[in-house]
Amino acid sequence: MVTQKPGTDDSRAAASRTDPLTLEVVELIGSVVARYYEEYEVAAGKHALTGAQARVLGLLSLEPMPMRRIAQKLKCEPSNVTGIVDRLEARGLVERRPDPADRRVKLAAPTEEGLDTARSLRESLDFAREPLGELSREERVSLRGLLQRMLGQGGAP
Amino acid sequence: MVTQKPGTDDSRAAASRTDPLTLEVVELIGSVVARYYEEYEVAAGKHALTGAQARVLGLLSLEPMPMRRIAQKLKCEPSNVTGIVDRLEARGLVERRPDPADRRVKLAAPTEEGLDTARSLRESLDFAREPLGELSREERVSLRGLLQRMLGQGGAP
DNA sequence: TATTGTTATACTCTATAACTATA
DNA sequence: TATAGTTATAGAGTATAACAATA
Repeated sequence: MVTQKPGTDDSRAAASRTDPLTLEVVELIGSVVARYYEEYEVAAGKHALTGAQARVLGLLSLEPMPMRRIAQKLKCEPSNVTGIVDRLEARGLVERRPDPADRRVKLAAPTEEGLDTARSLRESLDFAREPLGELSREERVSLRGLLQRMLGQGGAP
Repeated sequence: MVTQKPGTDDSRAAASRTDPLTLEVVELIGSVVARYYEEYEVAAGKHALTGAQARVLGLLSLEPMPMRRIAQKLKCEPSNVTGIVDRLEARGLVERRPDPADRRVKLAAPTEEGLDTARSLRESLDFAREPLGELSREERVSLRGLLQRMLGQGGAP
C-alpha cells in the first residue's frame, strides 16, 4: 500500500489519481455527469415535474411497487416518498392501490396519463442523450466496454 | 465510419435512439452518473457538508469570486448563494471580503481550514472516481477521445 | 413484536419579488 | 437607472422520530 511497484493494482490506482491523462478523463466524466443532470432536469421541467417526481414516475412506469421499495430505489427515507407520490397523485399521474396480499402495503402505480407522461419523458431523455449519435457503431461498442470495465461489470483486465 | 448505408446525421441520430447497442450505452452512462453523484454526496457528507456546500467550497478553493459569479457557476439564483455561503461562513470555511474595485461586490474566499477541507474533499472524490484505475493507459486515452466526441470537444467525426 | 405507511418537525436548496447600497 | 447582494416568502426534497394499522 505504501511503496509503489509498477504493475500492482495499488500502484496503478495511485498513479491514476495524479497523472494528467487520468485527471483529464475525470474532468470529462464530470462534464458528462453535469450535462446529463442538467438535461434531465430540463426534460422533467418541460412536463412540470421535479427531478424526484420524474424519477419516481419513470420507475413506476416500468412496474408498480410498494412505497417502501420506491424509497429503496431512490436511496431515501420512506417518509419522503409519501410527499412525492402525494404530488404525483394530485396531478393524476399516479394512484395508490391496496396490495391484496398484505393490507399494510400500498402499491403505487401510474395512471394512463402517467404512462403517457413517462413515455414522453423517456423520449425527451433519449433525445437529451443524443450526443451518442456523434459516435460510430464501433466507437459505441468501444465505449460500452470501457464503461462496463469502469463499473466493474466487464471481464478481468 | 458509419456502418449503415444512409449516412446522414439525421438518420444516424434517429437510429441511435432505438438500436439496442445505443440503449445499452445510455443505460451505462446513467449508471456512471448515478454512481458519481452518490459518491459525491457521500464524500461531502463525510465532511458534514451538503452537495451544494461542497460544490461552492470546491469552486472557491480554485479562485475567490463574487457571490454573483458563484450563482452563475451553480446555475442558480444569486439569492440562494447567500444562504449557502452563510452556512460555510458560520462553519469557518469561507469568508466574505470587500472588493476594492467595487464596493457593491463581496468576494467569497476560503479560509485556511476551508482550503484544507476542499483539498481533503477533492482527494475523497478522486478516490471515488477510482474505477478509472481499472483501465490501462491506452484505454484511458480511448475513453478520453470518446468522451470528447460526445461533448462536442473533439475533431469532426 | 416487527413492519408499512404516514404524520410532525426541522433543515437545506430552490425561485420569485422586494429591498439596500452602491455604481 | 442599473447592478450586487440581501431579505422575505413559499414550495420541494431530505432525515429523524413518533404513530396507527396490520402482520
